[in-house]
Amino acid sequence: MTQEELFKKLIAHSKEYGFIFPSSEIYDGLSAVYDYGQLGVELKNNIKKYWWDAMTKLNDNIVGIDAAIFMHPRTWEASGHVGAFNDPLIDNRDSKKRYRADVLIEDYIAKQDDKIEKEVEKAAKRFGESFDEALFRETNPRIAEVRATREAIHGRMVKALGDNDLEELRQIILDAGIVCPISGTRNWTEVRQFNLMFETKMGSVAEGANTIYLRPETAQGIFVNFLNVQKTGRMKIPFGIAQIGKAFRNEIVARQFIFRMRDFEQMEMQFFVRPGEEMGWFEHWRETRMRWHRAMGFGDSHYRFHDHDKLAHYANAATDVEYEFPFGFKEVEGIHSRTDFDLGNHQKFSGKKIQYFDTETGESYVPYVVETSIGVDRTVLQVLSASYKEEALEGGETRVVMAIPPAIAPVKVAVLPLVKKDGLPEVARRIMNDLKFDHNVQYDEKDSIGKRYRRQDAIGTPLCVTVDHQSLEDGTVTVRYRDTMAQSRVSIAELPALVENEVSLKKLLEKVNG
RNA sequence: GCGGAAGUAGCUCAGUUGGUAGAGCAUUAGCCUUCCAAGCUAAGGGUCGCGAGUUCGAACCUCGUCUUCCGCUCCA
Repeated sequence: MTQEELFKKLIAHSKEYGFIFPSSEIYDGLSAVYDYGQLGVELKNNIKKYWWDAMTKLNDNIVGIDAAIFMHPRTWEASGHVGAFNDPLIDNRDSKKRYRADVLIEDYIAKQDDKIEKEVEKAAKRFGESFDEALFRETNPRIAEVRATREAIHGRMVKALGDNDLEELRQIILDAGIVCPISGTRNWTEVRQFNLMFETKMGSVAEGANTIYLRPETAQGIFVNFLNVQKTGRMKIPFGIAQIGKAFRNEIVARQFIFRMRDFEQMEMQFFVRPGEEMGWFEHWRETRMRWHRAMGFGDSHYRFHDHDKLAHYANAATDVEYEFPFGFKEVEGIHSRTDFDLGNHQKFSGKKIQYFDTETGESYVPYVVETSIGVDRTVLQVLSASYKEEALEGGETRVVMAIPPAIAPVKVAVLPLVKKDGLPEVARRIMNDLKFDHNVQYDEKDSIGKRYRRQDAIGTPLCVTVDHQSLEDGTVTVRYRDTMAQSRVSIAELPALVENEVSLKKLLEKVNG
């Protein structure tokens, strides 16, 4: 089975058993939007709890918040999203490649600069001058010409970007004779602008409604609440604020199942530190977050770091945790050292002082931030794709089993009467009622016992408890383990402790704690 | 967004030269009682992705459209 086939099977399996459905499917679905079904929501909630506990319980200096999706529009000016998320894009029809129009022009300008430099060097050599002398003499008509067009193009680009004039941007590309680096042709489409933020209106139209955005990341809800939490929680630096919530991006290309959705969920933690100490904390969180992933037990070789060479406007260090999906290594989580960019900008845009008085140093400063930002849906996909297994059994049979870590499995225990008579269902119901306060438990009496085991395997239930006639006599039941298919006989009284031991989050959290 | 492929029951698919749909599995009910799925009986379930057009007649031909999958790009 190829990885591609595996991925297709996984998607089909996810739908068939109620993990994930296409959104509004009866209306043909909505592109890149998915719904979580009855099992998917349990899995997702368990993953969120795993993260939340790893942040807020394991660290006494991390607290959580839950900010609104709507925020004041100025937030997104301060964060840079209004600017950075509005890229003018152009396609080359021959190579089918898409470029940022301004980047194409900038590359062109850089090339012209190289050309000028070369010509100047040549002139300097010929006339026995220094580079600077040749540069400023400007009698070489070739240099003057190249420089004039370079300046003209540059000037037009700056103006076009400022005016948001997309037609002019395209005209600049045509006038400069810029060709596609791949196809070498000038067969360009129109320049289009994609605003990655979803807009909506707040207030009635009559009142003069304001455009507001659905947040494209949850982080800003933390930054704008920095002082609220720091002061009311009497937090001392270093400390962190964690948040889980939905974010929305109008992706141009959104595909690969739930890997890139337009409506997605993030788990973000912003850790506030003393300026100058950010790199140590960056390393700390880089390692801690990798431990969190690896603790799930999918195999360390399926993870790697991808350190960024090219940094975003707000960062001075950045790395990704990548997981090896069926479609290759892809980013699941980002760890960024964001400096004081966010808090500093909010201070600037709001006019409110956002500073921390450090009693140790006696200084007042804008804290630096180290961020961990993980996609919930990507983690769900990571768990699903790591867990899906088709096993060959003796006798040429196969079984599909979801080897989901027990602590995050949607259903923890299935209670099964061997037959649905002779009082076995009643005993099974009693066991279920005893366990249901602590765990998600399923009851099933339909079909043969083997078939019921397979059904539970397919949804990743780690434990099956089977009630048989012997149970009536001595109060014992069979516990059947998903991964090994092994069985053991235990007394009903021992069940709560046994189940707790098998499915407890504590084991995972201990590994994260290091 | 551009190019390629696909869309018939919950799933996997069949459906002849155009004559208005079928199988297996699954589901539900009953019987049977068996610790690793596919015993027996019965039932439910499809305006063939959607909309036009051609035709006496369209799942099938034509056009459009939507969705999904595969490449290009970005990102949590």
